[in-house]
Amino acid sequence: MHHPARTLVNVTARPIPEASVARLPVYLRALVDMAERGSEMVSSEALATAAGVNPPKVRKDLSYLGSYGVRGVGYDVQYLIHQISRELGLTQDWATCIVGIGNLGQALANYGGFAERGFRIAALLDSDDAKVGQVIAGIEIAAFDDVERIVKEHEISIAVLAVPAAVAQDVTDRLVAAGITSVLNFAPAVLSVPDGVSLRKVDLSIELQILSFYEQRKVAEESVRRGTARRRLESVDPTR
Amino acid sequence: MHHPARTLVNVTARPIPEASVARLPVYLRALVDMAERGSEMVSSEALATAAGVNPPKVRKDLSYLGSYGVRGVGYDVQYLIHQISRELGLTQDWATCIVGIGNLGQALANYGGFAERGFRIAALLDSDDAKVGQVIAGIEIAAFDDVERIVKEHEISIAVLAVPAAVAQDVTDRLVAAGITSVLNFAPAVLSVPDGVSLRKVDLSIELQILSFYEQRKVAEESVRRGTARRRLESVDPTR
DNA sequence: CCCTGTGAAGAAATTCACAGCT
DNA sequence: AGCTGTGAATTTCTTCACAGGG
Repeated sequence: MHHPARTLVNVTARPIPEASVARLPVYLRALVDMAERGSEMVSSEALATAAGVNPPKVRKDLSYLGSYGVRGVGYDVQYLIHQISRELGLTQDWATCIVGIGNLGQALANYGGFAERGFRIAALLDSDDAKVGQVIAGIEIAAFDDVERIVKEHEISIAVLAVPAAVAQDVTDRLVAAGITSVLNFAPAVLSVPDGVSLRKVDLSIELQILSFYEQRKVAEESVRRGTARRRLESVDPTR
Repeated sequence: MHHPARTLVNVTARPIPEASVARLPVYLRALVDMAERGSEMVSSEALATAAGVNPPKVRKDLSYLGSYGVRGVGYDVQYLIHQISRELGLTQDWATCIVGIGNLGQALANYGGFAERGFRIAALLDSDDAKVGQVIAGIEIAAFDDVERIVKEHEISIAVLAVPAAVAQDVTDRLVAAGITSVLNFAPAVLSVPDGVSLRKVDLSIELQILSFYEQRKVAEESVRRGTARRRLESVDPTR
């Protein structure tokens, strides 16, 4: 197995499609599980099953990273873990801060998911004086007013936003001004950030509403099936 | 303004693309904000700005629901709110349960986002006897073992999963067996559900890893710009 | 013979550009 | 004149199918 020498990060190469990037963490988690269970090699089929996708998609996605598999054999689990981690930038650790230490902010601070892969919570920020000084998950809450100093001091690049929707944009503007370049937004608000700043959102109520849409369809289809409309010939799926 | 009479839900009509469905809640939130501020009409451009997308996308998405706008004028805010709500199934209320009342489960229970649009928390479930009986957000935690009875009694169709990854699949299987038809998964695990059951996931650590990917690209591009890049040919070590 | 890697085909989503109605 | 609604063009994503190397 010999692989071409590659630079640290292939910035110049053909970019990895966004949809593929979003699946890499899923593969990574599956691979880590497999490694823990002692697997040394894995096929695209096995990885696909573990990741909830289909084999061609796994192969295509992995092919964007390079030719890391062995034809006729599969992928080396450890080696793939290493390559995906590197591509995702997980070989370094990232300093993050959580902004807004209410219910959700506290739950996030206590959540183990951060440390899991090199995301260090360097600061908790809140603008409520009553909260400043309290210690959550071993970290003292700092005043949001000190954001510029704190971001610089800890070289924080990623902020997790758990503030009320009404102030989310203002807080974001201030974070960006302080040097934050990635924002993960939990507030139910549409944010705008300048070019060069990454933004992703997690929105409980949107997810519920999407589920509601399909839930309603099921109910409607059910009543159709029960008589209002013509019969629908359902082909039997032998795999179920 | 007259609109064609339509059936309750257009199950038979051309289906709305998934990507469009996922944006409807965003439009809805923006429209509700506008209504609160007293707007009566809105153009696709204004709605696009508020929703963080572009005008043609708004028009295309809304066109799947019907011809609810007025050429040369725009869309009636209240009327659009009504139509989108109906299409999303938000005119009825949905009974939900939260499963796993740890840090995150508690935060979700206390979060206002549920009631916001007709998602009633009908039950909190946990398998830890020490938690059963405790009251969170005015709701008594019930034993997960009673899930079948509780789901039936409250006609719960949507479950929010906040259990440890290790048990997520087993818990899901049991929920589905109890009659749950939609699952919103917060556990960092790939779940599989039978056809006819909807599944969406919210995964903090995946989102952070995606941000990390783009963050790393920025750093790399920065160093390319400064001329420091293209060094370090990594000798590849399969065993790390 | 097995499983990866990948061009090519196909499907889905987005954007364009303009006809059509008010 | 202004803004929607939508076919057509374009881009992005997925799947296919098979060549290619172990």
